[in-house]
Amino acid sequence: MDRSYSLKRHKEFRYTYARGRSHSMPLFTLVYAKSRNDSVRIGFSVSKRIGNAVQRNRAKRRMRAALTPMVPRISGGFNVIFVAKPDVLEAPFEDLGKQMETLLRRAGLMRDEA
RNA sequence: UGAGUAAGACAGACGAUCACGGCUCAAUUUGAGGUGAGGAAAGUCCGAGCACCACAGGGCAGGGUGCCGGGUAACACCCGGUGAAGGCGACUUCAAGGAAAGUGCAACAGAGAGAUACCGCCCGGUUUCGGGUAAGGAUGGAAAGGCGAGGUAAGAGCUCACCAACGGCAUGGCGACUUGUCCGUUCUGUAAACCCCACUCGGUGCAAGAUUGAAAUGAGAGCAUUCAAUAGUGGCCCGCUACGCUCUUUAUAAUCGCUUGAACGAUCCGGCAACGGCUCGUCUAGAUAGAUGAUCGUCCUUUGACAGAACUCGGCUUACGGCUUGCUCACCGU
RNA sequence: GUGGAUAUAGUUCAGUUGGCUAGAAUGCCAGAUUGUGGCUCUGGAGGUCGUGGGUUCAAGUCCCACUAUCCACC
Repeated sequence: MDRSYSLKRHKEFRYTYARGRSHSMPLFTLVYAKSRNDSVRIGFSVSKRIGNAVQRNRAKRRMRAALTPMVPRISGGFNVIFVAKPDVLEAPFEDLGKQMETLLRRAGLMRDEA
């Protein structure tokens, strides 16, 4: 996943949470808001409730790996945050990808191929 | 065989495909090569390096350490001893200086908590009392060193034997201390109560700090052209330094610092050991929302414990998986 | 990264310089009052003083280590 897509600054996270809308599934909550750029910018939020540093890092890695194949199909002009819930560590890897896709479709951020 | 005790090393291994952070080379957005977490990276409890502020200065206040000798850059750490405590033992643990420098405290109980006489005992007197005494009783965590004999009106280290503690002297040891002498003395506990003594500690932390930029030549406030005020500067005072400076608010990017180091490995030498020395060899993460995942195959013993570097080292503490070896005790067999 | 605070009854808090049986309010339970409920009155129960060690005759209090929660600064 290219680094330029990632959402970094604390200000950007704050803006997205304040102005954005959200959808949720058992593994994640999706928060998204319109941005000034044309490209899509994605952040991952893993709170201390998930576990210690090892488990938080692992959660971020799994989420990043699951999302990478579908990045080109996400429509631009949005900031997107995935908030992890505790089950992310135990769930099978395919479920992560499936739930991400349904969340993005529900938010209307997926471009149809064809 | 079981229980215990001390020490040590390890932290799943190998391979395939697609991904991730540095680095090198090609090349110009891709490819190739090689590399990439720990014994605790953790807690942040100590000690240092490094950077800035005086070259880190003086005094008061405050903190830390506290048997002895050694190791170390330094330490509250480590090693070897001494003493005390625990354990049948191997062995382990100890904030282990000073209570005859001073002050405070010792609830309740008890007559009395470094000061006494309630019940007693003895002598005189004979309702009441005066004097002597501390053996016995009772209280308490602790009651004028313990126990026996002599002694006495009754008693008492008043005297003596044995023991204990403290001081002196001698002996061995660098020293803590040990052993002896019987010369002198009989002084409660508490210093993780204040305190005294010895040694020691300046402050802030890599968001330190340095360099190059950008942006308003922004806004508000303070002091003032000199003794000063303000800032560096931290709990206070002194001293030193700077001078159109300081504070608040708004806005704020990149590079360096950033990994070769009190480093690691091996032979030999010195030392009981911690550790030190000579020579040779090795290069071993450096990110900046922050790098190890997914899908399999084979093997051991299952889904493989605890857990992820953020300037760097030395310790301590806490979390945790199985394994090996020495030693001790108990039981059984020969 | 650095510094600080708190933990006591179900809940919110006291507990002074170590000392007698750890208190208060509220909530809970029982009884009285009422035709019934509330209010009110009376009585009662309820505590591993965050955890583990140590000092002391004696620890909620003093010391050390750990755990959890919260706050501040850059």
